[in-house]
Amino acid sequence: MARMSPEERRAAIVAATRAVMARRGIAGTTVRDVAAELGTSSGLIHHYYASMDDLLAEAFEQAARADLVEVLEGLSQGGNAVERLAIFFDTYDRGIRDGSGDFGMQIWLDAWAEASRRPALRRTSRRLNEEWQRALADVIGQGVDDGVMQCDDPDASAWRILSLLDGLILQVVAHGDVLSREQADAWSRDAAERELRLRPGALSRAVSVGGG
Amino acid sequence: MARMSPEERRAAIVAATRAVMARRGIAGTTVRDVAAELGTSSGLIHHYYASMDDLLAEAFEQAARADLVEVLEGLSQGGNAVERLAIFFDTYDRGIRDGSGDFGMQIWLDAWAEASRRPALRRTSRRLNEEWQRALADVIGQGVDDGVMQCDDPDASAWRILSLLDGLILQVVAHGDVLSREQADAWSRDAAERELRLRPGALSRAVSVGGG
DNA sequence: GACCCTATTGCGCAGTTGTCCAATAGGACT
DNA sequence: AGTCCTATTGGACAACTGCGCAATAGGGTC
Repeated sequence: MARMSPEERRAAIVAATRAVMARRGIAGTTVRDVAAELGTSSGLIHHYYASMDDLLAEAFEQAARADLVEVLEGLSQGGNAVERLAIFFDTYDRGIRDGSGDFGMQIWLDAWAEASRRPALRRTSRRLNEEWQRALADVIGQGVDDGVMQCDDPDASAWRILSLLDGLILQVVAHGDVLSREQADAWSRDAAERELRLRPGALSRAVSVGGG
Repeated sequence: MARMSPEERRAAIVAATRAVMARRGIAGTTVRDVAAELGTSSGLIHHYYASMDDLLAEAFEQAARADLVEVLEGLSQGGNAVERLAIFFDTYDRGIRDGSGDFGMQIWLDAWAEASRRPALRRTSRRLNEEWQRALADVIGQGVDDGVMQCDDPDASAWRILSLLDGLILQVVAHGDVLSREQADAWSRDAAERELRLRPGALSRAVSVGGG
């Protein structure tokens, strides 16, 4: 295949890995699959990535970070705490649950399950998870400071809300037809309103564009 | 190894499979692992189970149902709605999160991740999931009827609480040291109290034995 | 003890997988 | 054109996996 600079090649390898991952899941992504997608030999992959674990972690990191960055950008636009929290949920739903990128929800389940077997993937998954938590806890902290939200421990509330979001992903992916995405979206907002002592509907009403 | 009747042998094979699954996860359970655990040859397993998929599905079903049955038995002892809800959380924590049985939390992640690819496993997983939901919704319905709990939709509240429990399993298993089991246990109760408009501490105080 | 049924063995097979490495080829510079 | 660096090749390798089969051994019955 055509020669590339190391930077270009590494990027191409990760892109191909993401494509295969989206199709076959993390556990089903092999060196040979990536090589075929890339149109090169399998040896080339190991010339740039020491192990398959490293490559999978890198590909997962890039794909997952895209969603996180989208949320962080939304939050950085400012506004009051309730508006920002509504933006958080909106962007989360669009980016992750609707799978706007190359990244289906299934990948999250794979990442969580594989984390126990692949050290690099576990580290990546945990780091991203903590960034999500920090972003959400920040918004909650603002709301508490402004007196529009009530909770004893913004960190704990953020963990609870994130755990619920993860659990809802689970329900939607693994048990499909018993829970629709729309229901999951609405329920997560309801639970957040209750968790933070907001008035019912505060989160869904705060965003008027595009919604219902 | 000692000769056994087909029924005994099948039961022994499933028991050994459950033991290995608890240690290595579903994806990490191989024929040879089970044979070693059982103390027999690997050929014997295939003499009783047509495929490894069948064996894994059977073992998962039995192990998962054991936890559900434990909770159902606890609930059947009666009591008022708050007491029964406390029993639900207690038994859940002990059975699933503490892994008092042979059933590690990792198995749930594996099962959920594999559900999209393995039809038999998906059916089993979804059926059990619905039974969990029904059990919890039943308790909540009782609480609403008795006027000690408030929620618009017991079914939806049950789904939310179960999703949170699933999400917390996720956090504990996949991201280990950022969230302890004790915290997860306490947070799930806090969230349930908020979801059902119980007074704070109602669930943790309802059980005095063993707790703190 | 001889017989027979079958539970059990243990190795072989074909297919994976990740990893490694000597050989090759592409392209920039003299 | 010749030289050299390195990106790339493609197959070998060992360790796996699920699976199948001819051979074996264990324990009842006569």
